[in-house]
Amino acid sequence: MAAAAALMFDRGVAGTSTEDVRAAAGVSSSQLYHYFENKQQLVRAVIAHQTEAVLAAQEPLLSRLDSLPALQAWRDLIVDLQRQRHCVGGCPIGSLASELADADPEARQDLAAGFARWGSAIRDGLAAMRDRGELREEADPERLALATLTALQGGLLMTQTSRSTAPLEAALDMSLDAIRVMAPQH
Amino acid sequence: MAAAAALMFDRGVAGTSTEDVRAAAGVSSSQLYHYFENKQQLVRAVIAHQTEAVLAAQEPLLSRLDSLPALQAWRDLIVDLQRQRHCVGGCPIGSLASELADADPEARQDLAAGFARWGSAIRDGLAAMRDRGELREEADPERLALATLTALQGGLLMTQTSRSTAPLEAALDMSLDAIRVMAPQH
DNA sequence: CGTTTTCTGGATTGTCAACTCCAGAAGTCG
DNA sequence: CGACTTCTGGAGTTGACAATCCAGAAAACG
Repeated sequence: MAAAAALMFDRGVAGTSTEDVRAAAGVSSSQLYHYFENKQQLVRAVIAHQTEAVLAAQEPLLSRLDSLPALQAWRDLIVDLQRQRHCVGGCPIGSLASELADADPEARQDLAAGFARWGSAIRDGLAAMRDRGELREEADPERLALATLTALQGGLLMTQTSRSTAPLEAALDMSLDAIRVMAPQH
Repeated sequence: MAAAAALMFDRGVAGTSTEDVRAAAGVSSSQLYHYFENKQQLVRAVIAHQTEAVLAAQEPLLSRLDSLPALQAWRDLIVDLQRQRHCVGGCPIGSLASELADADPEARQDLAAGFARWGSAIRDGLAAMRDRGELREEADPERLALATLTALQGGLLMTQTSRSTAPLEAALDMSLDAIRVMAPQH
């Protein structure tokens, strides 16, 4: 399944055959169909796997996004990660979402749930800041988090297409500015 | 080719066979291969077609995004469009970008060029505002436009996945706020 | 230890995809 | 009108892909 996830990440779901997965994992096709009912179920397992992987890759920062420096560090981590990849490959979840959202309703729900978990992590940090008085009362953590995650997704897509981290940086910096503006001293 | 564009928009490039295109267009396969060297060239033609279609769909607003009300109207147009589609199908360019960026270098460049044209249109409006004194000198039209287009792309992807316009609205509103903040009276 | 269940390798099947071919129709041009 | 080029229909070829099948190897269990 890790083999499937890796292949589907850089060739897409449609571009990855069960034969490719079979070969990469060094198993026979009967094994594949013993553990996964069919390709669709394998894809759903890959979605679950990538969701965990993406969230884990942002730890320990992600669960402590409760200060401006932490947010900045998180932003830098993501930009660096894409730079290391030479802007090849977008977001493991986002790519799957784009390919599967309209084609596979169950996959769409899994992906939406993954995004929701991600967004919640960001929101919780912002909510903690607001509770601590580092953000004004009018600040809406839910909406700010949603806008930030959305900007991140767009940034990863545009970065992948243009082979430059500029869109990712512009979008994330705009998000962080939107959060900074909500600080009391502003 | 319009038939190909429509099919690829709602089934993806990989999910659309030349046979599907053939049938939808009501032509024979020899015609398809007479006018297009192979499927890849057909895809590139579809990219060009969709780029024009997307930019045209935003006119006349897009080429006059030089005031806050115009930007707001443009934002509303896009949100309404997605709502009419019941959040099915993302951005015709963005979807192709996600599917093809890493698989087809030539397609990637075409798509990047499409995004660049789109971004330029937004930037030109912002630059006009700055020249007219409606935005402060420190405002960076290029960067604001890039962040806005990026937020839009993320918004369309997240909206397609979650079947709600909330992410699109949150991201675009954040962009417009970032622009409003650059108005002189702020 | 013997029976039953689970697991595995590898060959196989049926389907569908991209692409080719050729014979003839339609259009072009002197 | 007649030679030539471009265009079109539809059958055909080739390869790849998802999925199946079955015989035998391991494990589990009483």
